[in-house]
Amino acid sequence: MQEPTFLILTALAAQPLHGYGIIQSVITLSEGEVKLRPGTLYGALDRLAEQGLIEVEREEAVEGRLRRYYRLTDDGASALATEAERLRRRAAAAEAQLKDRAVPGFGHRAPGVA
Amino acid sequence: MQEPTFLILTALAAQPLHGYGIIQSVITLSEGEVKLRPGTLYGALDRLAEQGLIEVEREEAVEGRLRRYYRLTDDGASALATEAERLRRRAAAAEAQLKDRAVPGFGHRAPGVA
DNA sequence: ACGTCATATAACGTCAACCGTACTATCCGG
DNA sequence: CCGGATAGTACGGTTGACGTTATATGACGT
Repeated sequence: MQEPTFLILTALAAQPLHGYGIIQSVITLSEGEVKLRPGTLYGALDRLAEQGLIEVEREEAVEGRLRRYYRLTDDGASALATEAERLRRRAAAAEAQLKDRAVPGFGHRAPGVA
Repeated sequence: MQEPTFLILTALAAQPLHGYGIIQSVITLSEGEVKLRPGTLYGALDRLAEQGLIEVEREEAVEGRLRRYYRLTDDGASALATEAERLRRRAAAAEAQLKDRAVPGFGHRAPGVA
């Protein structure tokens, strides 16, 4: 699962949102790092709905414009939880390996050995 | 950055490895979840070397077979550290949002409000 | 009145990256 | 002699994200 997809699921985890609301939420959640483009968002939304991770909650017509609200399904929630867990383990593994990084000019032994 | 790429950098963080060694290391680091295929590995290796995140440390000929050892550069190490940090924040955001998840049959108020 | 921005979705085409598979080659064990 | 582990190369396919453009309306400024 890619970052944009992960962040869309994250945005929908707390409450149902429509497309544009997801874009705003993702900006907040990613601390401004990720600004979804329409092409990325609606493509991902279609894929996620097909996979059953999200579903259309309702369609609202506000001032002539259609608002389609998406909701995370139970499958989507558990997929997101699994993925979050995976990310934490990957980050921990990387940080552990970096700690073992060979220090230049330091005779190297097995890690953790004095 | 994708998962295979991240795991390759992780594998190289502790010490230089050759292609096949990276495959083995990634299996261990990912607890058996990720088994790199040659196409994925060598493609990623070329890309990472081009970006300056890894470099060839040395080439060894062992019993007629070439072994190319790759090493993480300083740039690569900081890119990996940055990415690990990002993963931890993404995981934390997802878990926080999931905690706010609307419980069906529970009148919902602002999160954290009694 | 007109332009522009924010809201809101759809529909392109493109590209990077990963994936599977097959191929080459050597050494070892059965 | 064959299969499996080791080690790397080559190639084609698919997915998913990306950028851009089009469409539509309301609000705001000039």
